[in-house]
Amino acid sequence: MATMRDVAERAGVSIATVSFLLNDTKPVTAATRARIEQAMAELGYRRNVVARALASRRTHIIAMAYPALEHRFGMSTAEFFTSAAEAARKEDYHLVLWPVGNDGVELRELLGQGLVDGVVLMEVQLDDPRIDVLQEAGTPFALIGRTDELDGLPHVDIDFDATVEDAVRYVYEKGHRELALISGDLSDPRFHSYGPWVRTEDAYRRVAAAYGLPVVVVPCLDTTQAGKVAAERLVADHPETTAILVLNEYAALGAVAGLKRAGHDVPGDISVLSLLMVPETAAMTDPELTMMRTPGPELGQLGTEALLRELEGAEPLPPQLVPAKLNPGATVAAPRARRPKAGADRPAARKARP
Amino acid sequence: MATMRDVAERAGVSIATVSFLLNDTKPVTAATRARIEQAMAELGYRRNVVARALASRRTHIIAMAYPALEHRFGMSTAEFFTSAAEAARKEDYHLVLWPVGNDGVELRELLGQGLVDGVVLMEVQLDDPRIDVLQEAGTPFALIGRTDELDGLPHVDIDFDATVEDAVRYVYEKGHRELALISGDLSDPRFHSYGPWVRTEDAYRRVAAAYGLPVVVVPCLDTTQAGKVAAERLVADHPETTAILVLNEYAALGAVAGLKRAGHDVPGDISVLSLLMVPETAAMTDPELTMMRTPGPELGQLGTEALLRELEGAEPLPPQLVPAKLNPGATVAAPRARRPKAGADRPAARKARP
DNA sequence: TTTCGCCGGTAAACCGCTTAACTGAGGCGT
DNA sequence: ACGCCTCAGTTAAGCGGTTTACCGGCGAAA
Repeated sequence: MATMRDVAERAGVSIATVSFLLNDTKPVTAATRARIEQAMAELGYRRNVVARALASRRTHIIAMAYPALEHRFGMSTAEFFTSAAEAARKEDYHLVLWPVGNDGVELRELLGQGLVDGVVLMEVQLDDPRIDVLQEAGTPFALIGRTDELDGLPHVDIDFDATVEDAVRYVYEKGHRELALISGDLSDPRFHSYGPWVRTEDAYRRVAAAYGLPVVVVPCLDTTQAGKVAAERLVADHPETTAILVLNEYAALGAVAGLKRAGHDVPGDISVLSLLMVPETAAMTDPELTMMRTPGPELGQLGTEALLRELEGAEPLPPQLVPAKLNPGATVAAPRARRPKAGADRPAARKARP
Repeated sequence: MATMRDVAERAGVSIATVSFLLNDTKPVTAATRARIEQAMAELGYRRNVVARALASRRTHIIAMAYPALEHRFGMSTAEFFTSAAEAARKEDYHLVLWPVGNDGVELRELLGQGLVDGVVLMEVQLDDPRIDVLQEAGTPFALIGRTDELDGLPHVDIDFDATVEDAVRYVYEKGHRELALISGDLSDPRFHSYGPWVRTEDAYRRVAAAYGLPVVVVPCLDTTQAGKVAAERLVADHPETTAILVLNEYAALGAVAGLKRAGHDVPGDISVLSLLMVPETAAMTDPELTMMRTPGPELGQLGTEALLRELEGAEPLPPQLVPAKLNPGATVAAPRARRPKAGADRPAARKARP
């Protein structure tokens, strides 16, 4: 492979000049520029990114830290990752995936190697130890997600409030008054501080209260199996329910299956709306799931952009909250007209978090 | 961050000695080793991978080239990628994802940068231009997939013959005699040379012939929608069919949905078996799909291993073909006893590729 | 005792590029 | 005509390691 020295010799200039031209860091006359460019073309020169990285202390590589042990790498994650990779490449950066634990120890190890200029943090917890690690190491980073304190950390995230509000309004306007949420399982120690679950549940409680709706929340992990069980339990415990919102992607699929298995027609008997999902997954059920589409492509891109801005010393990207948008399918319909139960305009069933 | 020079000074040795110890490339007495190791511990030293890369001409980074435009990055791909990333990290390598076109031009560009030591190629075509690019660049690589000619290229792949044979035997032994395959759509120019589809279809034709079965093959892209349509068409054209094998993951989901929509009970009227799938996806249908599980984790790991062997100059890993293993679900049952049609012990319907 | 080879260790030349400091040739005001 | 500034280029010192050539000392062989 041709080196910069070769190019410089061939063009009859010093290698510094070549470097200046390549990086556009110092003016070069049209004549020399032409000579250098020709030399590069003739030699098929391509600058060595490793040498560049060493000399400039910028590798132009960023990492996405993904806690693969704690969180499944599913379709949504794939969207985040690929869109981030593309955004990075557009700015002449490489993206590597770091499947590291969310306690930060592996992350610290990797940061020490000096391979990356910055890190995009996925699956952020409300109090995330990885952030301390990054700050200690002095490595720039951006969050896809948010911590507890809305300190000035650069981040982008789903707008859970808007998403939940839109979702509730949608089913409300269809006529539903007996809703329930199949949420994340915050009692699982791995997730008790997992932002999306906490925020969605909080938002739901708020919105439900605002709409004067009962608050029925069933915890559930993000697996099809868990979704089935949760749905079956839900309709058993709260037979008055006419519409279910499901937070998790795979749980939503399971919920539909579970309802059908239990003999309920969807959406005839019960409507289902999935809160965070990608279209490919939604298309998997029959009928196709009505869902709020996870803004994975946007967030992957915005998160990367936020990080790159930092790295380039540009105007920082203000934190952005992107709502999941409604993607109508066929699992939400008007509730079947029911005879109101005598003596109770609102069912007794009502759960509240302690 | 502490550098090697710092460590050497503190330990009272030359930096070369530190390097030798670190790389285990020259013997070091126990005493000096101890001193150096203590110095490293005290300083929290971590060797800079970029400097190392430049000096040693080995970056310890490998890329997975994935034609993201042509192929969707789905659950199976995610499995390949994450298992490859883990295998790489185990050997102290980093894995980057390169979503490049499958024509090789972007790949050439990236290779020129000298960022990676080697490449794992995904979604290999029977005649894949990227291979020429890699060979020209002199970059070591391994294939997950195979080209047409079984030249000595290091590769791992799905054992389509065994997979199809196992699948057919399974439904055959359940009593089915009227099978059909919902295959890939080889008429689509993007896929006419796509290994898995070509090989599966070939294998199916062979196996079906060996079992004396009619050969019914319906082309279909890998989307839920296409799967629905294909299944509906299939049962319309070939009502005698009692069992369907579906090559593609999402198409399989669609097929089940399509059959149900058309009023067929699965598996009561028709059995469905998916040929390449991950369990998460299979759990999404109701009843749960019977499927052959894509050996994604194994292949991702083996492919990476094959590449790393090359890079380390170790005994090359012999090409491996891994079959997808049967993962029983609930969509394959014995065929319902039917009155044989008068005057035809075998239906006329039979398609063959030109 | 001399010599040879081995062994732990050192010095220094890179690896290919970036960048701060410097040079030298105009152009310009006075 | 002189000094001064500007501007395109050059020189050379790193960046933090790897690796080759070399060196002194010591034990074993002669």
